[in-house]
Order: sequence, then C-alpha cells, then structure tokens
Amino acid sequence: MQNYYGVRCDPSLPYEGEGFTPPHSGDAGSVKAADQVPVSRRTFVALCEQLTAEDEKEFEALWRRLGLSVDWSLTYSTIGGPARAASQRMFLRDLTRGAAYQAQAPGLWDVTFQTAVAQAELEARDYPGAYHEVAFTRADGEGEVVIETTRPELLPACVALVAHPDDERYQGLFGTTVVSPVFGVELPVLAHPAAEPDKGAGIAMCCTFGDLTDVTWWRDLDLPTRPVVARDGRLVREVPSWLPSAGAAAYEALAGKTTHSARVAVVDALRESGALKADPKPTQRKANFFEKGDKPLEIVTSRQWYLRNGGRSAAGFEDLREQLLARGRELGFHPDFMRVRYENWVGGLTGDWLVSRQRFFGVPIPLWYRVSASGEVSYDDVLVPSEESLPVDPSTDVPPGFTESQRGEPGGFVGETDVFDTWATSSLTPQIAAGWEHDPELFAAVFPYDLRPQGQDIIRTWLFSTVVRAHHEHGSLPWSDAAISGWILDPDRKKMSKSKGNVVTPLGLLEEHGADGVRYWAASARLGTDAAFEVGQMKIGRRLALKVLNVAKFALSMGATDPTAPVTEALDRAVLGGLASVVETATAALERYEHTAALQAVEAFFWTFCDDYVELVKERAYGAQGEEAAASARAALARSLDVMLRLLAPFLPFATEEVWSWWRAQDGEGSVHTASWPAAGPLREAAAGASAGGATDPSLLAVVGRGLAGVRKAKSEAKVSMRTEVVTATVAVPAGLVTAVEAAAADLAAAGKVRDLRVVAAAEGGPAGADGVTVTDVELVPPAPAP
RNA sequence: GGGCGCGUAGCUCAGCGGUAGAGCUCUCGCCUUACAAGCGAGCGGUCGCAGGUUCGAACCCUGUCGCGCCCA
Repeated sequence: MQNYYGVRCDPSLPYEGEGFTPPHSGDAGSVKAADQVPVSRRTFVALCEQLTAEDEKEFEALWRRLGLSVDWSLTYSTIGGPARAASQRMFLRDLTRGAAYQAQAPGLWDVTFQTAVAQAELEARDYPGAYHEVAFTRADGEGEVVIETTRPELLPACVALVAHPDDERYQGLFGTTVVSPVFGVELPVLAHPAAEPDKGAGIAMCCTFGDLTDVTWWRDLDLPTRPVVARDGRLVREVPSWLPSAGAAAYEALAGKTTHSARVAVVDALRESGALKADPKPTQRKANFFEKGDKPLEIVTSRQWYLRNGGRSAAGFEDLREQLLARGRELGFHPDFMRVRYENWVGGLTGDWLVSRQRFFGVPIPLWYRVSASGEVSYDDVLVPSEESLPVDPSTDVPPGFTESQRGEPGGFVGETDVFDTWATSSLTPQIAAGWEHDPELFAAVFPYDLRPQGQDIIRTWLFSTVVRAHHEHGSLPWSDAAISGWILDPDRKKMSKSKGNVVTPLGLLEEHGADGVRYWAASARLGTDAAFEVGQMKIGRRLALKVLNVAKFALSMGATDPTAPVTEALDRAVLGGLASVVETATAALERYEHTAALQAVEAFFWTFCDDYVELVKERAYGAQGEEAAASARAALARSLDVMLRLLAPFLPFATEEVWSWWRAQDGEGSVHTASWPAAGPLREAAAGASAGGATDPSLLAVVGRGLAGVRKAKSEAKVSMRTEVVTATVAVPAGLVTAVEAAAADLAAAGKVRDLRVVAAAEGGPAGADGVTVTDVELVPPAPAP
C-alpha cells in the first residue's frame, strides 16, 4: 500500500469520504515514510480491497497463461465475507470447546509494529551487544556477586539472580539475598536448571522480561512481575513502586527513554557507583526478531487470545501434543524426510498459538466484553455473536441484546479491537474452499482433501496450523498428503528475496520461453529440493514442445490418424511394447510424487521415437513395402502419438493440446487434458499381437536402433551426408533376435540407405557393442567426383 | 551445539550392492522432402576425503571435510 498508493494507515484519522484519490496508483517505487499520506482506516481498507482486486486479475491472467487447471468459480479472498465468517465461526467453536482462551501473560512484542507476535513468526538473528559485568552486594555484607548481562537497562526490572543448581560456585548463595546496584532492590538468589554454568559468570539476573528464559524462570520460580519496558519500546514513565527511594531517584533519569538510551544511562550510573567491574565486552548475541521487523522483540505482558496447539498442557488437552504428532505420522509427506521438520516443530513448541494481533487490518476477533455498572471492562465476561450473524465487526456491530448506544457505557459493552493473526484464517484454507457449513454437498465430496502443495519454509506455520484447526473441529487430517517444494533460487543459487532485488517475475519468462518451456524447467525440480532458475532448461522444454508439434505434423501427413487400427509388423509392435513400459514407469513415478522421473521417462522415449522409430518406418509408412505394411506403421504412429500426448500433457499443456486439436479433438475426444490417463495393458496386448504368434520383444526397437546408429557412425566418421548410400553392411545381433531383426531389416536398410544389409548372429564371446549389437563391414558408395 | 538434506563429467542433475548415466556446454560433421529453434558422431568422471563390511561399494556402516536449511 505504501509503495503502490503512497499511503499509510492512521486509525486515528476520520474517514476522508468517497472521493479520496491516493497520491500514486501503480508502482510508486519505494515511498519514504515521510512522503506517505496518512489515511483513515476505512479508506486504507478500501484501497486494500481495490488493490487486491487488481492483483487477483493479474494472478488469474498469469495462472491461465501458465496453464494451471483452476476452477475460477471457486476463488475467495481471505478478507472476503465467506472467509471472515469461516474464520470467526471456527474461533467461536474453539472457544466453546475450550481450545481458544484469553490470558494476561508475557509475550513477544514488536515495538515497531506495535503488536504481539507468535512463536512461529520468530526469527533468530545475530545482533551486536556487549557483556557488562555488574556487581550485586550480598545482603549479609559478605562481599559481592558479579553477573554478566547484555541488557543492563533492565536492571530495575530484575527480580532474582539465577544459577544452575549443580554449580558449585554458587551453592552457598542459594537461598540468600543480594541487593541490586544503583536501584537498591533486595533480590533472592535461586537455582534453576536452565541457567548455563559456562555462559558468562554462570549466574544471571532474571528480569521481567529480557528473554524467554526469564519467562521460564519467572513462571517456574514464581517470581514477581516488575516490567519496565512499555509497548512502545521505551521505559515506563511512572517510577516503579518496588524501587526504594534511592532507586526511584535513579529511575527518574530513565523514565521515557528508549532501551538504547536507558542502557547508556544505566551503564554510566553503574560505572559511577563502582558496580561496573570491567569495560563492556562486545559480543554477537542471538536475539529474537519478528520476521518482518528490524528491532529485537521485547517481552511485555498483555491480554491476548490463544489457540491450543499442544505447546502447553491444559485440562482436557493433556494429550494434544501427542495427538498432533500422531497426525504428522498419519500425513503422507513428500518427500518423506520433511516430516521431521513437523515433528521437531511440534515437539519443540513452548506455548500455545497466539492468534490475536493489534493491527488495524485483518479479520476481527468476533467478541465483545461486558462493561460493569462501575464502568470497568470485564474481559472475563465475553459476549459472543450467533453463528448466523457472521461475519461481524465488533467495532461497528453490537452484541445480541444490546444497542449501539450502550457501547462503552457502564452496564453496556465494548468491542474487541484486536484482529486475528493471518495464519488463523489461512489455516482454514481447506474449510473455506470446501464450503464448510454452507455447501454440505461440496464439503462431503472433497474433505478431507488429497493434497496440500506448499513450500518447505511454512511447514511450521501453514501446514501445522491447518492440521491443528482440522484436528480440533473435524478430528481428522485436512488432507492425506502434503507435497513440499523447495525454493526457487536465482541464477547464482541465492534465495530470491524482494530486499535483494534478485526476484525474477514469471511474466517475462512466459513471454520469452513460453508456458511449456517454463513448466518443463519447473518440472525438473524434485519435491523438497531447491531449483536454480535456469533459462537453459526452459529452452530445452520449448524445443521439446516444438518437436511434439513437428513430429505430430509429420505423422499426420503420412496418414497416421487412426490409433485403433491393427498393428502387425514386429518393429511397430515393439514400439508399442516399449511405450507400455513407459506408461507403467511414468504412472508409478507420479503415484510416488516423482514428477521429474515421470517426465524423464516419457521424454527419453519420445526422443527415441522421433530419432529412431520414425526414421526407421518413414519409407514404409509412405508405402515402400506395400499397403499392409504401411497401414501397420501408420497405426503404430497414431497410437504412439495418442499415448505420448496424454503422457506429456501435464508438462506441456499447450503443445499437446494444440496437436490434440488438429486431430483427436475432431474424433470427439475433446481436450487432451480431460482425456483419460493411458493404461499399459491395452498397449501390451497390441504389442503382443494375438494373431502373430507370440509376444514381440520390446528390445527390438533398441536393437534395430543400434544397428541404425552403427550405420550413421560410419557415415559420420567418413564425414559424409546421412543420405549417402551404403553398398553393404553387416549387423550382428544376439542369436535370439536374428529372426525378429530380419523382419525389420527392410526398415533398417531403408533408413540407413543400405543396398545389401546382412543380419547375422553375434559370435559367442565375440566383440559385442551396446545391447550386443555390432555393425561391421560398412562399405560406402564412393563419393561422386566433384563437378 | 543439535537435527535434516546435499556433495557423481565444465554446468544442472539421475543412479543408491553387480562392468559409471542423461541433458546442456564443448569438438567434429551433415541443408536428410516434420523440425538447421534441426540431425548425426565424439571428447569428457580414481562418484568430497579416509577407514570398514562384502566375492563385489557411487550405492551399506563409521569417521572426516565442505555447502545449504531448520532449531538452540
């Protein structure tokens, strides 16, 4: 919105009215914050919807161009009415079953975005800091205790010193108290196994709250809550009540300062008091960041809504973590090793899923709270809408039994102002798309689904949260299988990202290489592996598509149009037999979610078909060996083409459909994309040839192909044209194949332009080429004297 | 520090117990009436390294180095 329209949302502004025109429309580049026009929430939301509509059009055009198979009548947007209603309905059900609850608790907070953040959105990054050695004095006057901290500004929030229970250095201190420097607060020294003896001094100050370990200590050791960092990232302005008078005086210098400035002030005070035992030592520490944020997260206490996800045990949900782990084992991950990411994530959860966000745009949490007669908001007294009234916006809608005039009044109500985490709605993709609770027929037909395709980086978010929601509501998985893809890397194998500016947009690729070319490249990436963006692969794909068009044109020009006609010649049967194997290989590969292997098998066969088989039968198909032999070749060409088009259709949807339209569509076969997937059985029957006395060896095509290659090699080495005639040549083949090869000898002679072709059995133990085939005694017709 | 994945021809990758493969690149040829945006032929690898198991290891085991991702 900032960069497209040059606006930003300021919820405190009044609505501008209908006629508002944003300063930009389209790519405004990177608009600096100072140049962004602040607009009201209503206008901002309207602009969001406007841009979404435009983006949807672009996506649809792009996806159609890519040849994606989509039912465009079933699209939805996550901010649209049905999705909002589904999101709110599921939340209300979770509330009823106890899977949703609110709590006043310390949580991760982004001071820039002014919102709570969930565990799944964390990102650990290196952040420069410094160790400060700070001395606390023992309350019994027996000297001092030195700790190391990277966050001295939290000293006034310190509630205890903590060391490992087995740490010999501090055995005598456990149970005693110390006094904090500068602020003069008496604090207990306690033992907790999360303290790391080899980190710093081995004893740490526990503050409310510097990091997640502080939260653990605070909870486990039942420590008081003494927060000093406010939601805006500054130290609270009122002097904390727990500070003695001397400490209070010291705090006044910190009130309202940013954590950065407060740190400088505290360090100065420590130095002055002599409690700073050494100069700060610079270090790189790991700090938690919100994925989109650039300041480390603070931990503040606030009232938030949570969904149970197994991260925390609770009455009635004791086994939830184990149940969700079991769902992970039940789900078919492709590739299978991606399952461990799910297991690691679920096993490592340290809390429930925080779903409330303090943002101005999103699906509203559909609740109100009763206001007591004295004017206090009773957050425990929740007012819920009926499911029929959804979606609701509690900031403008009123709870059942109330009127708008009671909003904010004693004895009335207030609306919840928070919205849902986007994943709270995205986790309902299956339910929303299946018409959950408003299209029972559709829902029954498709839910649970077969497949969730998604990237590996959002297993912990999209995949996991979707499993959680389905588990609570339906007691099942939302889908039976998940296809997990890797990333697309830029040509230098770097992950593409907007900030690096190395993102390649698909439209240019489609224009340059065609949808079939781009899809061919994309199909070369196996599930779970990253794929470097490769123009070379796209060119090869485009070439393959072109070849499909050319060979089809050629086959059809020879009258190869009836795929059901009888195939009588051995070589023709062999090509069908080989194709039957390809159908089996490709089908099995696709069933294992190995689309790359399927494509590879079909592609390899297709090129052999073009370069060897078509060359071999060309002349016969024109009638050089009589009408019956020609008919067999034409039938085999037509049938092969018919099958190969179906096999290639998922990869090259446009070229295959084009060929199909020339020919099969006119037989009433509609689209290649609705044609049935080929089966190996009928092909094998045709290859066996019930009337011709037994099965045809499918290796015949490869063997004859080797013979042709031998002749070609002789010509290539003589550096003459492939049209050059050959006086004589001898092809030695495995003894068992002599009869079959003799039957195809006319084709081989024609393709190689060999006048006198001899087929012999390869000598036992003699020199054998590939497939046991050797071509010898190739005598070329002498080149004509130069004119 | 832990987990997962990957290291095979110049490049991109397949093969995962039985004589090293494909495509691209490169070299040398060929206007052959479907395709020169094509066709043919060829060069190219002690399968990261070191041990072990086995009649036999790119493939199994152990260790090690390097790269990537996830989690601390």
